Amino acid sequence: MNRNHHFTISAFAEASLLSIKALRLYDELGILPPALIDPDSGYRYYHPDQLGRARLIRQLRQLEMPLAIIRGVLEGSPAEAVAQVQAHWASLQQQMQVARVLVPDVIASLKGENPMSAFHIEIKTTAAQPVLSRTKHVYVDGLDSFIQNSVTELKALAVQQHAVVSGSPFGIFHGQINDESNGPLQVCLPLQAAVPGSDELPAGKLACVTVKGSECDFPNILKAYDAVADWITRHGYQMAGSPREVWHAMERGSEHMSIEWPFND
Amino acid sequence: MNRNHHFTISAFAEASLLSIKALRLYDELGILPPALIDPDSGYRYYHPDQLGRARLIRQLRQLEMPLAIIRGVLEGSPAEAVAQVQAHWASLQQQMQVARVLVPDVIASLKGENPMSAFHIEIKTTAAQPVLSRTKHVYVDGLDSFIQNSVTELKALAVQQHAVVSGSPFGIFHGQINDESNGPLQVCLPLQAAVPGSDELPAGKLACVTVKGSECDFPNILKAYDAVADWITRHGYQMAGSPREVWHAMERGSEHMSIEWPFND
DNA sequence: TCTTGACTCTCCCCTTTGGGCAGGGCTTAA
DNA sequence: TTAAGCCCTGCCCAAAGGGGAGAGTCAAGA
Repeated sequence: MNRNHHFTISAFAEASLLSIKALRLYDELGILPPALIDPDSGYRYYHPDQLGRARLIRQLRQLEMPLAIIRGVLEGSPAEAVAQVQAHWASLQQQMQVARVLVPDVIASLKGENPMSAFHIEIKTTAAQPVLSRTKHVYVDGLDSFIQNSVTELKALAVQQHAVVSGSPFGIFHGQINDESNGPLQVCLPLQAAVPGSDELPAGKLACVTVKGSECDFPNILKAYDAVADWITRHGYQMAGSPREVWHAMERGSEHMSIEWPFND
Repeated sequence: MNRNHHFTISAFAEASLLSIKALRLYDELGILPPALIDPDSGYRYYHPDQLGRARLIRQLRQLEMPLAIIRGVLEGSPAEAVAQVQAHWASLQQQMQVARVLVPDVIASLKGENPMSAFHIEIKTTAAQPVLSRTKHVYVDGLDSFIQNSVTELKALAVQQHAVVSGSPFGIFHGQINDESNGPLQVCLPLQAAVPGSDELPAGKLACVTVKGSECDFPNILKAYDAVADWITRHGYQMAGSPREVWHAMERGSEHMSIEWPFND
């Protein structure tokens, strides 16, 4: 068991409450290399001082922190490490918040209740709409800043082109945007008349729902999308394009948006 | 876009907020097969009525429910489905409870504080100990019942063999026990003298810590293991075998156990 | 009717965190 | 010396898709 007071891999596994497989992996990834490797046999020998690091890794894994981030925690200063753990903890809590909202909905819909009916759907028939727009692939983390920047930029462009803005800015979600999927998102500013460089959205019908306050936050907002999609299909129509999110007001505490989805008969 | 009012895969992806890749996977797994597959081209066409199921799958995936369990939710009765969602929600909450306990510890130890010192370590020197025992590979879910049954069985065996029980029952964790790892666990009943069928644990020194109440619950109990392992190595000793958990009292509200770890110089 | 561009298909490889096993070497105690 | 127990590397596997190649399909404009 002892080779100059070193642990064999199985003894170290037992002491650290990690598995042998995990230890070999952490060696390979360089986040917990053994203190000593016999060059002849390739046997791994661990020093008792490595138990603290092993224990930390075990605890972070128990928090489902990815090894890539654990590496950062181990390499950074204590202050950075604490910050990363806290950031991870915050994301766990946020995921939990999502679940807290979602679970009652799922259970209600499994029971046959219909939470969609809580939303009031309106129909709008629109003429062709000239818009200035910016389109980009973006993940959730870059979403807010892309929207802010684009709206600011488009408003400036409208002024420069002497174009008259005819409504609230909105975004067309051509693909989902989340941690893994990145749109694209087309941020639009509606105009009274076309100008050079403007696009034109086709005329058509929109199914709309308006939400305010906390209903605008993720993941609650998905309920509004579902309600609109549900309404369209339940009335025998078909979706005809990507859904839009109209930003009437986005100040903290008084958010006000609409979800609008094109459809046809 | 419409082939007898069916969605193409990309239209359905957009309406359901799922990705095309996911839809193809759900088809392959049989949990969301398209309403129609063109036998010539292999193209998938979805019916609007399938949106509800798609939405449900999306929501359950957002709760990180595995597809295998989602299949069960979809196939079972509404009551069963609700029960499975609630069970999943309970496990999410439990995982969160683990994190709530672990995070402050991790942060404290990153800051260089030492929560181990909160435990009082005692040293015991034991003679060879005859025991009746039962050893088994078992996962967490079977843990409690295996312990209960084994202790009951061993006590009956002791009576039958006219052996005198000399202490509280305990378990030797030869390997970790959790969702993926299954021990083995050796449940032991200490005897005053050997009888036929009894084993003998070797004499030696034990580092011990006693915990009560909520400190006995997972994951808090891991802190006690860490504290003992830490004490042993910090004092220049080595662990000599697997840790033991002595069950002095296990009634709800008045749990009382010791963690004992053999070591040598 | 043909072409072109967008859409879709299948097939294969990649990710992450290990678990499980095979074949072979190492160590140690009897 | 031999057998048992450890340990090594290397390979395949899981879940839930993402990414891309190469080939076939669809629909709209010329």
